[in-house]
Amino acid sequence: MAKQKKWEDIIRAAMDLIAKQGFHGAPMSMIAEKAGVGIGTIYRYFENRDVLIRTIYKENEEKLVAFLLEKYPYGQPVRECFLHIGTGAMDYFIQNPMDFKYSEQFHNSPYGAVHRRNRIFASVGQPDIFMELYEKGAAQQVIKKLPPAVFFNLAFAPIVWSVRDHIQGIVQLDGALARLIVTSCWDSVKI
Amino acid sequence: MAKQKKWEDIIRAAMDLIAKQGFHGAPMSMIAEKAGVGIGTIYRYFENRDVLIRTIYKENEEKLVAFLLEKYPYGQPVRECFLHIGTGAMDYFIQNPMDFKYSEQFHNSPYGAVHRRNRIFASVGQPDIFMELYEKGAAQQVIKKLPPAVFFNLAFAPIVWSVRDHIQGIVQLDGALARLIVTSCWDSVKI
Amino acid sequence: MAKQKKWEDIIRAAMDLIAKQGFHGAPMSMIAEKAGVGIGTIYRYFENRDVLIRTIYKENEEKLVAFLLEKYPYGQPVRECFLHIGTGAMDYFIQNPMDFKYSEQFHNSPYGAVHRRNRIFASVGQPDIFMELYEKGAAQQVIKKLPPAVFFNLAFAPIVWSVRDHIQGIVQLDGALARLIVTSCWDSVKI
Amino acid sequence: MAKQKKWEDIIRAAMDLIAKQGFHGAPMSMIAEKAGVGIGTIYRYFENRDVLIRTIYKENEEKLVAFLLEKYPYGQPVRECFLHIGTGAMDYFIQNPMDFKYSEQFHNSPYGAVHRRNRIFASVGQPDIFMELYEKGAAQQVIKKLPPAVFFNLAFAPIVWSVRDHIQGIVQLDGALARLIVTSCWDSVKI
DNA sequence: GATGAATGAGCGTTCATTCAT
DNA sequence: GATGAATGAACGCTCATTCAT
Repeated sequence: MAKQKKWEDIIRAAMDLIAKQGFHGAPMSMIAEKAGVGIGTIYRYFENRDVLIRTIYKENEEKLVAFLLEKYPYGQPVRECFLHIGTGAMDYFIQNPMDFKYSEQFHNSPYGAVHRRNRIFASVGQPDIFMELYEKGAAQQVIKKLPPAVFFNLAFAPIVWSVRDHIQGIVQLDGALARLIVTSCWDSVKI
Repeated sequence: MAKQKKWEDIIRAAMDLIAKQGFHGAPMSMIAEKAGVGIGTIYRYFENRDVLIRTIYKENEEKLVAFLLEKYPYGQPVRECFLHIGTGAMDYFIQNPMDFKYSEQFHNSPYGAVHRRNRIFASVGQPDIFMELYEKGAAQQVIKKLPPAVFFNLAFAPIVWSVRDHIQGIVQLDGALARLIVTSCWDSVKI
Repeated sequence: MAKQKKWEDIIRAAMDLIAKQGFHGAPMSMIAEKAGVGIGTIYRYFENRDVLIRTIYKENEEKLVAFLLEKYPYGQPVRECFLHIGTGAMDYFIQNPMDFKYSEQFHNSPYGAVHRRNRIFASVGQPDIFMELYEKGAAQQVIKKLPPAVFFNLAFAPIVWSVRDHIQGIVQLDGALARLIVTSCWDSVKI
Repeated sequence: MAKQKKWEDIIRAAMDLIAKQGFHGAPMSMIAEKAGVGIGTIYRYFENRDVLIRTIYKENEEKLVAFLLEKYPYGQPVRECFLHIGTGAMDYFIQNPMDFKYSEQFHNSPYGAVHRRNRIFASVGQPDIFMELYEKGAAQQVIKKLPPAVFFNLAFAPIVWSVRDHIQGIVQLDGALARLIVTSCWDSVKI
């Protein structure tokens, strides 16, 4: 629908600009120009700057969750599921570096304060596959006894940092190295 | 030296403000007021805002390195040294949450872009204990074959994220849990 | 006529909004919404915002004049006519506080500048009952020798201000007090 | 003092602009330009636009009160005092038409809403000469039995409106006519 | 005729930096 | 050396008006 066209143009322009230059480097006027619309037009689609920024984040999150759930190995062993999420997230972000960079900007800003309390994969109305994984792993005693937040950190912090380094050109992640990182994360949480 | 006095006042005021309220919540005028100096005075000690911010970061880094080197177990096995750095860093940041928060603000901002390319422990004119560790571990074949950056991420990302969660009140880190996290990180990099 | 319907809806919506919230609180979009028409539709009926605002004023003025002329005591003594106009205007505005408030907003704004030069009762194509009154009073030497504008001010300024106070709840005007005010005005202009 | 210089420049520029063109016709940028200062400078002297506008009003009010009290006929009959205030106010505003116009703009705006509830001559820390007059007149039974607000309206509304007409060139007020207006106002309130 | 999406000039305000004292 | 008054570019946002449908 033509209606969505400008909405998407604005989202894309804003995401790009914020991902590349941070929130400071993306004033509304610049977003409008890049999106090819008037400044006022942005405010027809988004109540204000904050809403725009939060909407982009939600969109990105939903796309990632959808991607991860697409081929999710339901019913398979905990390790299998863990590797799926880890490698899936790495693949996704490497394919969509703007999404990753935007997410980084978002989380380290006043906007991200609320979200940090939630799990990255927890989305409204959907089962939280990550918490499921944690509970199943704990029940089957295949993972160490850790608070969920710590489990999450051990499992994903190295992945996120490595993706960041890859996008910044500090390391070159290929499939083998990505898999090695994810299995190493597994090594840190498995019993 | 009286000269140093104001220099330190400014550093401390700026670090506190930025740690607590972010870069946005710390305009030069507010820093000056909190430091008890005139606005213009800041510019006598620091060329501009960027220089001030980067100087604070470097200062913090050096203090951390000094702390870690204080009781560094030179000559001990790689694992020993690894655990020293990991638990030391956690202790340090838990004791100095302002330093940690400042660091977080710094890294996720245009200022942090350059520094991300360097290792956190690489400091001018000092031996880089972390790179030493990596090389020794690799030579002795006690750690996996990984690019240094990835090794660093596996080793420290969960620590940093866990400290962040602790400071934000999401988890409660005590000595035992801290040690468990560090040994888990070791599990992920050891062969 | 259907054409008139929307015209009136717009007039009423705009008058209400402006009376209650002032010109600032009545953007065209809000007027359109309250009137139940599209924004663009307003511009089919009124060339622009200024024309709309001036048209409302003229409408209100005509309604007031019509009300005052309805039972006008033609041929009666000057004092009689004076009291009719004074008490009539007070009654009218107390019954129609929106008209009054709109008028107040209008007069104290760039829009009112032109109109202040005209007499409130002077309307195109109608006999100006007020000027008639003034001339008759002067000819019969029952009122002081004053410029018409001053006569008008002595006669009506206290009425307008008192109605304003009444609408704002500062005084409570009943029939007796209203009549007392009007006769007091007469006291100030009579010889 | 040089300090006051810019403060006064800003006050004067803002008052002039607002008096002549209304609040809409006096954006901060225009005030700054007319005052010969940078936009930011205004905010060193006044917290924000509202404070500037209210400060100007208070300044004007104080100047008027001071003028009226200067030769106030303390102890003289009520009528004497009444005439002093009435003719004094007229003289003052005719001499200072910008003050008058500013006051008009102020009173008919959101800013004036609060002030309308107070008497124009009531100022903090000073005896309210007008209320005194009202009470003395009532006690001595030389004025009609009226609510204070109505008394005020009968006494001053014609004066204010006539000054406005004079400033707008609709009438020419000389000393004799001014006095005639004030005595006419007295006629309307005296028993 | 009726609509409302699109526009951008213009608003009030902030704050890093300068420079006369 | 120390100061802080002065600056103005830049920000987020509003709203009267237009014009393609």
